[in-house]
Amino acid sequence: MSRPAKFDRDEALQAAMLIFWEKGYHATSLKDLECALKMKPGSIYSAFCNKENLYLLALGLYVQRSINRFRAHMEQANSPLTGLAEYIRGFARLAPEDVACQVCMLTKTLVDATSTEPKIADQAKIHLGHIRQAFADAFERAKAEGELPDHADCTHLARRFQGTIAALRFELHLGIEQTDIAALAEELAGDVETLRLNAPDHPHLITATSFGVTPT
Amino acid sequence: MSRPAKFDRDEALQAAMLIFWEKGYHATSLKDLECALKMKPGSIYSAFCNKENLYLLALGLYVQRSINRFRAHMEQANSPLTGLAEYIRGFARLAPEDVACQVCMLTKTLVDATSTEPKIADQAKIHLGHIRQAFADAFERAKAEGELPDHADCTHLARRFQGTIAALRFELHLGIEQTDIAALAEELAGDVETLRLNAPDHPHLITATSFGVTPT
DNA sequence: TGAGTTAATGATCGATTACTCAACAACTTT
DNA sequence: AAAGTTGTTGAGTAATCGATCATTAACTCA
Repeated sequence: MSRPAKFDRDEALQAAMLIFWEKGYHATSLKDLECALKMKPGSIYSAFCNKENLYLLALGLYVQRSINRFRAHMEQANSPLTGLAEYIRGFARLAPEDVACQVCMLTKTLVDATSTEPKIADQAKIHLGHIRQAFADAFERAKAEGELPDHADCTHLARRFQGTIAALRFELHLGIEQTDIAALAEELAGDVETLRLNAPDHPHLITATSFGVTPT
Repeated sequence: MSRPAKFDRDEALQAAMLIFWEKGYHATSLKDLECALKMKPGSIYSAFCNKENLYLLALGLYVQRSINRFRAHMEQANSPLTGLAEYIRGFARLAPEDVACQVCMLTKTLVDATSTEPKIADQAKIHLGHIRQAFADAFERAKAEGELPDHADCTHLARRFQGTIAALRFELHLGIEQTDIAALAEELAGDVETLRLNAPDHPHLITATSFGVTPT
């Protein structure tokens, strides 16, 4: 029975995600979406209800992919703490592809939508909490493997980790030199690895020469 | 000769700054501006040319005030490094007034305007550079007063300082608990003070228990 | 093949957008 | 008080906004 849909829903959602990510909610018009999704207005509305709902779906896709990518990255890491540090370094490598996709879409959403689209902002906050939880889980695994002291506050570490990444991505967005970005990422990643207990080459004796800590 | 203007230009610019800061460039309509400035469209256009120009002027006012406030704060500080640390703590205190004004307007501008309003984005980048320079100057003073080692990279420290503040303000924006914000701000401020050389109660021997460094 | 079902279309909707301008008002100067 | 100059006004511009829907096209099943 009936006629099957011609368009690929996942493909369309991905296209929506990319254009929303690039331009933001308010600056993305239906015309933009028509071009990006290669669908006429009627089809968009029958498939996704309205612009707000489409944005929420696109944001969900973004979060799902982000968490999947993080988990996949952590699985192939030598240790949880190494994986977390390496995750930071990764941002310096993906640098110059799309100017607008360097800022986290959730950050952008919150900044863009808080005062005008509370529904979207609330959802973004929930998503950010989930990502933070994925980070916290990784720190918990680090603790379980003896990389962190028992009294370490993993939720707090996750918050700091998330803030660190946001700051790094914002520098990316600002467009500073590739070498500076790499150095900054290296420094931030080093801060994470400095948390490690009993590291043979990273004793607890450290001196602060920059913002974070640099082992001597 | 001629009729004098009825409206107060500074007052109008301040009102524009506040509403732009709250809603962002795209989500602020001329209707919003008419209400906020208490001016009719014709008057707005005769006084400020167009929406983009009004935004640029409002952003300029924001930056001027930000830098003035920072300089004033630093002048009444016991030392440059203490002033910088205290500046961070200050963000935790101003917490819950306006939900939308917790994020730096320049950050918001860059996120909001990069892909659609290059002129505004470029100006925001320039402004951010000026603020960073004000931070760097403060670090230089700290170095001159012997609070930092001679080899300290003040530009780099300023960048980290700016990123730290952005991350803290983003947490404010997320609406975490007042006590958590205070603790986070205290920790971040502590990281700054840990840079101090020859502090009698902060020897160089420190252990990393959180992200930054905590003196033992 | 024809009946039934649903996807796709795009002209069109009213509302809103940034913006303009001719008419008017208010002030200064002569 | 008259002339001259400039600020203020708000109805109105064309364009675009998000969203709709009658119509048509494309498929499945009997």
